[in-house]
Amino acid sequence: MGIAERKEREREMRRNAIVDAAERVFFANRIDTATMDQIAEEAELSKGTLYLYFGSKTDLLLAIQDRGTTILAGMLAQVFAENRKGLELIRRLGELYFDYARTHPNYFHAELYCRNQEFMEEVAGSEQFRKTRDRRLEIIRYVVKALQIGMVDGSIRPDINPHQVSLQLYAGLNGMVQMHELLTVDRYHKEMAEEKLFDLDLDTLVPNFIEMLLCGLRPLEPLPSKN
Amino acid sequence: MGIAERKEREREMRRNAIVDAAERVFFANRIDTATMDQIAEEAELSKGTLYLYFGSKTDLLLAIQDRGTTILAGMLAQVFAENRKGLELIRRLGELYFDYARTHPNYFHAELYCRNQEFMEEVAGSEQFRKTRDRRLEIIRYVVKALQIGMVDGSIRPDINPHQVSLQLYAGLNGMVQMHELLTVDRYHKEMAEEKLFDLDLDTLVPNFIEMLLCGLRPLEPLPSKN
DNA sequence: CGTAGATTATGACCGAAAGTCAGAAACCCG
DNA sequence: CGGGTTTCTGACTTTCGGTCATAATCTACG
Repeated sequence: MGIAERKEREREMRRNAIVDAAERVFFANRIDTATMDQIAEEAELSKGTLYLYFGSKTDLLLAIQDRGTTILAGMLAQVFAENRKGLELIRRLGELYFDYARTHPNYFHAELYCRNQEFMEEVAGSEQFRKTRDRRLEIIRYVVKALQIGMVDGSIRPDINPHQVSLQLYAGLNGMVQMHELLTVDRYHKEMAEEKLFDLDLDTLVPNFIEMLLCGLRPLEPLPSKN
Repeated sequence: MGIAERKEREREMRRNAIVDAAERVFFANRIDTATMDQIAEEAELSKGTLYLYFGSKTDLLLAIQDRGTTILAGMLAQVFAENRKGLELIRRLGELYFDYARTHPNYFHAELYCRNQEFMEEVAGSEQFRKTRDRRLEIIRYVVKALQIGMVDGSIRPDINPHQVSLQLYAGLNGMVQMHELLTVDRYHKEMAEEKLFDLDLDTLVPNFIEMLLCGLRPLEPLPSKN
């Protein structure tokens, strides 16, 4: 009875092809100006068919976001293979997040686009939402894990609450990378840079920020290894 | 020739009344589901008239955001009246931002809603955009000023670049407060809290984050005043 | 094979909402 | 008062997300 399996496979492929087409359309111009008709044409399907595979335009965007988050989660997972101290792990996680934002700007941008309350409210019920949220949690879980490692090996002060600090690191870095995108991509930047408010170097902005965050994690007494 | 003045005044008042009505509508439900027809009815004007005063729905939202940013800027300005060390000023600025988010959740929410690239791109040309952006810059300018004060009075390490660090603090805190909103307001929170990922106390999340950021600003040697 | 029944695809259609504009109303001034 | 200017109106246009009756395609079974 291989027919059911083949059909299932075909359905999955079509679904993927639709997401591919959607990516092309969403990423070609501004996300918010893309239309379902464009995506249908790009996918060489009728609009109605799109709705057989995805409940709404937002669902489709969520599927794209999910691809991105999966990539990121994969990148972060590798860090733990290396044998490092906890604080070092945290630094690497931060750097990788930044790397991800730079090497997959489209996915990253899609994530930022989805990250607002109105949007979440809209999709809150859907299956896609659940999937994507779980993957997001997975990322925070990596941070918790790295913190706990550091608290044991002494590279991170033991009096922190990793379940709180993980969120703080995640949120703080998010804000920074989001700002980085804003400064990098659009005309907002140019106008701000004209003023002398900041003569900043975009390449050091995020790395330096990570170092700043790490300061708060170091044990109060200097480590035996250092100094 | 007081007629021109009176007309000007009347125009300004009508403009304000429209923003008032828009606030009521935008804040009553989700921002993105509000319609211009609703706002017109709330303002007791025809839709066409709205467009005599504001170029688009987004322009209207920008005007609301501007009110919020003005309030925030006012709050921050007061801090400098108090006579404090630079590091202390920075802490106060951070706390006030958080206070603002809590005491004016609607304005704050509107700001978050606008803070994405697509949105900015859409309104980039308008007069409102320029106004709002300038007020936003004003806020960063306060942070720069506080940092410079601290670098002089010795409460902040002298080897930082205030034009970079100001942006980092602003961006980082932004991310944190944004996350705070997400966790506070909607169902996203409940589901995340069910998992044991974080047993966090929302009231300490942001304050503790501020302390964490401050760690990176302190001079490496302990201050004479402390210790 | 052939055909009934299920599955999948289509695109004309619908409703909602942003934005427009020709004409009406209100107002100003000589 | 009457002509001109400013302000306002709401019906209309357009665009787009989403629907659904119908068509095309495929599967299973006699």
